[in-house]
Parts: sequence; C-alpha cells; structure tokens
Amino acid sequence: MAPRGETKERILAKALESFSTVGYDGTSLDDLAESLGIRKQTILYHFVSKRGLLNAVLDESVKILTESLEEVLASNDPHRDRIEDLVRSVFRVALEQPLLLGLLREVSRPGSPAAPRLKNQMGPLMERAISWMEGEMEAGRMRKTDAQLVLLSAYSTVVGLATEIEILRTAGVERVLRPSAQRRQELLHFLRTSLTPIE
Amino acid sequence: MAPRGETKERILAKALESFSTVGYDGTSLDDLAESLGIRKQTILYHFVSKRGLLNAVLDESVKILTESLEEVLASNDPHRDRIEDLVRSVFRVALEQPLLLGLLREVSRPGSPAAPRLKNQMGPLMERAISWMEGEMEAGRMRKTDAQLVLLSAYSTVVGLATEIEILRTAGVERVLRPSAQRRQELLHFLRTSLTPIE
DNA sequence: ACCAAGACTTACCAAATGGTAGAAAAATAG
DNA sequence: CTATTTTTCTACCATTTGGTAAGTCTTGGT
Repeated sequence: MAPRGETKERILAKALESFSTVGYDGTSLDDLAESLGIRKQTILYHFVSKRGLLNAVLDESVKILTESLEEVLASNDPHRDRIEDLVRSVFRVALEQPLLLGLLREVSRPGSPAAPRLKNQMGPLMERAISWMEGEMEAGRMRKTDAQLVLLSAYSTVVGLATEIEILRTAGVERVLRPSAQRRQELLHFLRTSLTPIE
Repeated sequence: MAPRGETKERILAKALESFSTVGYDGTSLDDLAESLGIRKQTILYHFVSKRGLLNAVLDESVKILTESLEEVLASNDPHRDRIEDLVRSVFRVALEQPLLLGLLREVSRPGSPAAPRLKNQMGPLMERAISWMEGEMEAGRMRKTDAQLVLLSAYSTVVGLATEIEILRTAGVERVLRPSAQRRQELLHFLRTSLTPIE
C-alpha cells in the first residue's frame, strides 16, 4: 500500500503527540490508530508492542535533541559565547518541537517504563555538559557552583516554559506569554549574571 | 469498623503516593485497594469516583503547600531575607513531603484531568508571589527581571530536585546526591546573585 | 506469469478497568 | 436491647485495553 516507510513515520509523529500530552498510560492504541485512519494492528506490526512504540518515539526524540546539543558542545571556538549558543539551541528545539520536551517530561518521571532507557541515552550527554562546565569553572571563565544544579535548573526551566506554561497562563496575570525571544533573552541574562565570575 | 475517618486518610495517603509516582492513569483502584488491604468499593464509597479521589488528594496537597508559603509571604518583617525564607520553606516541604511535589508535577501536565482545578487553587498564590516580587523590583530591592520566569525557574528547579533527580543519579557522575542542605544553599546563592540589584 | 516478502486488515480474546446494586457488619443513639 | 446510620463487603457488569492468529492485498523481482 504505502510503498515507503510513510505510515511508520506518521505513526511516530502522532504517537509523540499523544505521549507528550496525555501520557503513556493515557494513550490508547485504538484511539491512536483511529486518529490515523488505520487499524491498531498496523501499529503493532511496525512496533512490536506499545512499549516498543514508546521506545521508538523516545529514541527519535533523544536523537534530535542530542544532535542539536552535541553540535554546540563540540565547537571549540573561544570567541563564541557557549552559554548563549546552548540556550539558543535548546530554545530552538523547544519552539520547533514543543512536543519533544513534553515527551521528555513525561518519560523522565521516576515511575515511567522508559526512564531507564532515557537515562542510558541522555547519560553521556549530561556527563559531557557537566564536565565542560566544571572545566570552565576551573579555568575561571565561570563562577564556581554546583554544575548539576545549574544544568537541572536550566533544563527544568526550559521544559517548564514549553509545557507548564498552561498553568500560569490563566493563573497569573492576564497577558502572560511574552514573546519567546524576550523570554530567552531573560533566561540568558538570568543564567549569565549568576554564572559569570566576579571580575 | 474503623470508627473514625481513619480509613479515609489512609486512602488519601496511599493515593498520593500512587498518583505522584505512577500517575493518574497508571493508578488502578483495585491495586490501590489491595495495597491497603481493603476492597475497591470502600474507596468509591468515600470518594465518589476515581476523579473524586484525585481531587481530594490534590486539594489536601495544595492546602499544605499554600499554608507553608502563605506564612512566608504574609510576614512583613523587613529584617528577614524573604527569598531565603521562601526557599527554605519550599525545601522543607520538598523534603518532608516529596510525594506532594510529585503530584504537582503529574497534575500540572496540560492534559491532566485536574489541571484546571490546580489552576484555580494555585492562581491566587502565584499572583501574590508575582506582585510581591514586582513590588520588590519597583522598590529597588530586587533586580528587574521577568518575575514569572524567575518563579517558574525556581519552582521547576525544586520540583526537579524532588522528582527528576532519578535520571541524573545514574546519568551523571557516580555520587550525585549532595546533602540537600548544601543544595539548598547553592540554589539560594544562585537565585540571590541573579536577583540582588547591583549596588 | 509466478512467487515471496512486505504491509495492512478482520476476527478474536483474556485480563483489567471504573463503576452500580445491594447485602452484611459495625458503630451509635434511644 | 433495639433501631438507625455509617462503613465495608460480595457479586456483577459493560467497556476498554494490549496483544495473538491468520488472513488479504500489494509490490517487486525473476
């Protein structure tokens, strides 16, 4: 029928959407299939089980995120502001693929079935980021703090911006969603002032 | 049997545990009942439906959190460091009732059935916190930034510390969990350096 | 033309889910 | 002790769930 892997990718896309909004348990294969105009067994054919589908979606998402960050971490150009590059990069992903961060949020819950898989895949990346930060601190280009805490804080903030905004939207004042560019600028400022060493 | 509302509270406690770890959809009333040595219908008797149970658990949790914060926000003592008090207060809750923050995280997902209820309950508190911060900024006691962003960032960080640590535990280096007191100190430092105005 | 492999479907199913109806047991009031 | 109310249980049930088995249809190679 569909000659190429077109169906498979359509399933992956819809699955990402569903997992990241209603969660893993909240996603029914039947509903997913129906929303695709497809029979459930087609899904099971491509991905052996529901768990298999989650794994596939997760793998794809982590890959995108990793590639985006790896690029920044790899460059050694001392003229560029690495922190700014990182924030920009993550923000770009968050804006282009907000569902992707939603999935991360969903899957990084302690009780999630895919939590260990996520650990394995994100582990090396985290390790690199942390050791890079610690290197910067050693060299005096960054104020000495708990690298992991800063990382967790920034990560949580961005994920929060991408997902949890919903709550604040009506909870806070009326107009809440500042242009994301401005938001990014302010997060950047926030991070920089607490990270740049005192001259 | 149990003469007082003892059973009801036992149910609430276990429900909080379950909701905050495996999520709402991941929680089965049968399992919950079994883990309590009770029949499912007893749960349905006290709380009309599963959703009713979630609402009850949520109400209780928000109440605890609100009381803890309200106390700090209310005091007008200019000699005390309000930020420090806030961080301490939230950390105390996070340490004593980590499940409570897990529930918040679960329920604050956009697609959650209890999201609107959470909005309504947390709304006023958020509003107060934000307007307080903006007041501080006006008075020059706090550097001018996006109050909501800072709030979201701090909130996400603490929730992250309470729940998402799991990922970093094995992902990052071996020993990761610094004593929470130290963690709190570093978050405090992190916040203060980016919030105190330049003299 | 034929056949093997891939893609997708229909037909089922056992288990689990949230929920209803009503009986039994326990606590309490008189 | 009896009547009543509160609490808990047994017995069911309709629906949904993820998954299996086996078929049909399509496509591409020879």
